[in-house]
Amino acid sequence: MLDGMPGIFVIKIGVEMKQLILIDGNSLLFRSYFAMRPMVTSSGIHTQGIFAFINILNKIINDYSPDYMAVAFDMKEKTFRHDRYSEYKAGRMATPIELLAEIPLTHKVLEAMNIAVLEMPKYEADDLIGTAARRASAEGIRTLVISGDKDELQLVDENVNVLINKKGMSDFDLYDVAAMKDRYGLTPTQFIDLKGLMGDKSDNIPGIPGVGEKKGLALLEKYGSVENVLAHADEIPGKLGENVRENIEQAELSKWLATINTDSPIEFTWDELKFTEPDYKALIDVYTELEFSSFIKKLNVSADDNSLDESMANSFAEELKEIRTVDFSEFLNTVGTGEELIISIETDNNHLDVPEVKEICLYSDERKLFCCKALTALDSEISIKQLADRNYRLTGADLKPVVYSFMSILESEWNPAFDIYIAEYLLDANRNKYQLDKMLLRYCSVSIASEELSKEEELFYISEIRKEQDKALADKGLAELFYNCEMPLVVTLAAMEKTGISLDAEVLTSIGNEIDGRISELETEIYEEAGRKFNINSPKQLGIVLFDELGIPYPKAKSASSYSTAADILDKLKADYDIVNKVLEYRKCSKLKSTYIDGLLALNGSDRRIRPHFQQTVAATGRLSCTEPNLQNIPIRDEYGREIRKAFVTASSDNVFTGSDYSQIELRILAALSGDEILIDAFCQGKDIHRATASSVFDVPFDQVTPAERSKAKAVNFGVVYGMSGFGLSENLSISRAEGQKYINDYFEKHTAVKEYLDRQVAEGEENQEIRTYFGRLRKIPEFTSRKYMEREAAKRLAMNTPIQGTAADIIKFAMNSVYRELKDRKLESRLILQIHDELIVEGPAAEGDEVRKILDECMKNAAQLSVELTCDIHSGKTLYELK
DNA sequence: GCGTTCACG
DNA sequence: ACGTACGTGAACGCC
Repeated sequence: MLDGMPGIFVIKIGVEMKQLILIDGNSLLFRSYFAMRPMVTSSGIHTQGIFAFINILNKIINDYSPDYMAVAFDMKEKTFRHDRYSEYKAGRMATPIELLAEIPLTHKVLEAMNIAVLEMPKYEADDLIGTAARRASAEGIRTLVISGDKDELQLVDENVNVLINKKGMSDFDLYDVAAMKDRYGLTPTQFIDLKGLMGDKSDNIPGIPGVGEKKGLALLEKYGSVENVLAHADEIPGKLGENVRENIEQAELSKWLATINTDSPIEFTWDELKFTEPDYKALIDVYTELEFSSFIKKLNVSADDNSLDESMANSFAEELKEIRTVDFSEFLNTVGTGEELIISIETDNNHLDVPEVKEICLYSDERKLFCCKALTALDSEISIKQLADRNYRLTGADLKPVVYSFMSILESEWNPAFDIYIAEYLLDANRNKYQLDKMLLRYCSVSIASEELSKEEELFYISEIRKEQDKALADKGLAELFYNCEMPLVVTLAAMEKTGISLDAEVLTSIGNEIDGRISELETEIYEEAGRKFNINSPKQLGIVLFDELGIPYPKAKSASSYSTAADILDKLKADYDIVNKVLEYRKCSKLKSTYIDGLLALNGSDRRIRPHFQQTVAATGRLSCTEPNLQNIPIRDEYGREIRKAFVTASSDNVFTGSDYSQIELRILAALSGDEILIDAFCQGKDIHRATASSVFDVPFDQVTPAERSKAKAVNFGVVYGMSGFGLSENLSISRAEGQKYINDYFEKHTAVKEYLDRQVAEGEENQEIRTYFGRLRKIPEFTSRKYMEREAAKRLAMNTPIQGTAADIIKFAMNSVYRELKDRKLESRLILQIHDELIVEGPAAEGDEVRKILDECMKNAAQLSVELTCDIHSGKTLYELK
């Protein structure tokens, strides 16, 4: 490397002194922290201290370009000062947990910056700085000490200056010998004497009672040092003299405590302290973790003047140069059947009609080949057929639309091998938006906006990201779930979306008209009772009308300034106030009209079918979600709303829907994972689980459980799965808090295995800040380290709920894949169309009905082998309404 | 763009 | 002393 470099001659003029910068890490970080507004990353890490700290560090480096640099930290242990005076620094306010958590992160940043850290048990940062400064001074190195408080001023000499940071911002006061004389009239060492006399509240150094800054300075002006003050104690008149004479030892101790040890046994070499280039890759990693994109950008600005990790950038540049761009047919001729390739397409994937694929870009990493082909309506099918014939293994960023488009144009096997967004979702399910540029940073240390990438670069980087994720998935034990569940599911979901479901617009319209009529009736009546017109849909206006104008007593303690008009509040009032009842009905009606009638009609396709989008990377527990429209929340609980389901019809009169839902899957999972004998027994005997719970919790014989007891037990069962509190249960059941708590206590007394299981989940969550489902799906729970009680409690509930909800999600995903395969292998016309968390719906010819029922039942039951059997309830019908 | 409300599991 | 049950998406009002 050196050999090839052009000769650079540095001409030194005169005697150039090297410069060392020593930073008091604790003091600067603390200042930074309290100077900033709170900053939290999306994963819950508090970063305001470290953010300001880095800002200051960058400014210092810019301003001084030091030759050597080190940051000193205090350690947690007691110091040698405590050995002599145990009260040292006693009574200090506890450091916020968020700030403490920033210290290791600061170390991480410093390590990435290649800046030395000085730390030593029993010694404070001050001592290490003092020692290093003296050593530097002796060897002719100039030192600049940077701190947030003035204790270090005593170190100032002709070779040592001190910068005192003001308020955590990039604003400093520089102290040299002259400046000290100017401002305080003291020599640096006299600063120690001053502290010896007046003490220091924040360090709990006693000093001499009655001596503050004023009297201390006066004494020093006259006598020069603590020792001399004490020697002349007899001369000092009045109360002051008395205090001095009575506190001689304390004054000596105070001075000793205030004296920075400049001879601590810390070991370092100047070589170790040499200020060099950062480790850019590591630094970008930490910055990415901390979501400091502005700092990453700044690193890139300096890339122009040659300081970015060149080897990284160069190796990508080299690889990119190797790639040959060829035309589509040459690509297909060169890349053989079944090979891996990266794919990206451009399409109008709106699900309303057959999508149009406008462009296909392909990249083979193995062969370093790239091609991009614009498609016309005429040749798209031919091109897609050519692709299908070669059965390539596809990698991409969001492959479902690719599979969807290709399937819609050409029925064929498609083979999505690796979707980098889904991989990222498994690695961290908490983000619900995955962006290429973020991942580029994380995995490749490349900071480019994705719009600025050429297609060729985009596909190349997808390939690079994939390689890294592949390792990460294996590392975290997520590979199995990824390759055997999530990737096959891409095809299953694409096929479901492609099939869609028929909507009878006439049925919807006529229900809509009926609702409209009811809405205007209610409107008139509500305005009449209110005495005026207002917007019933505005919670704010409604609150004023009900609770201010009509004077209805607000049934809840007023916490915020505005009233809540949520259904659970209004429910308590509906018996006494007719208008409240009408408002509730109005709400129901307008919800149905706007969301389900108008909303669904707007999305009806040209073939009268609706095609939802199943989202595979959104729900943190591993569930799917469904959008445009959300077909997972079509009304069913209310008889009135349920009518909407009559509009979801089979495509022809020959077809039927077959729906199969898991019976109590979450409670079965709880039983299996906890090993609770009572629960397991109940399920083995096919008992009604809520009745069984009522029987054990309320201690009544199984067949004497009243409906009221059963419904309470049902709420308790839900509560257990959610990680309930006494309060939550009592709210839900409208009972007293004590009673709610009693139910919980009784439940756990009878179901100790459940209690122990839930405790284990919480303990595991607390230990790792993450939790897994039975099949290994991971959910990070950073809230465990929050300083807020409420957030830590919420974290516990996630640790209890996620393994249950998530395991159920895993299981039904397995089931979906096998249902899909089974229908396909048996060459049936029936198609999976919907998943509603614990339920699968298939549509197909009535003649296939029996076989489909069997397939659903088998695939769902056998999706997982737990110690508790899984069972399903199956229904058929011509509309979703009949599926009950 | 955010909070509220309500539809589902 | 505090605030409290898990996971979603859509529509609406309000700023």
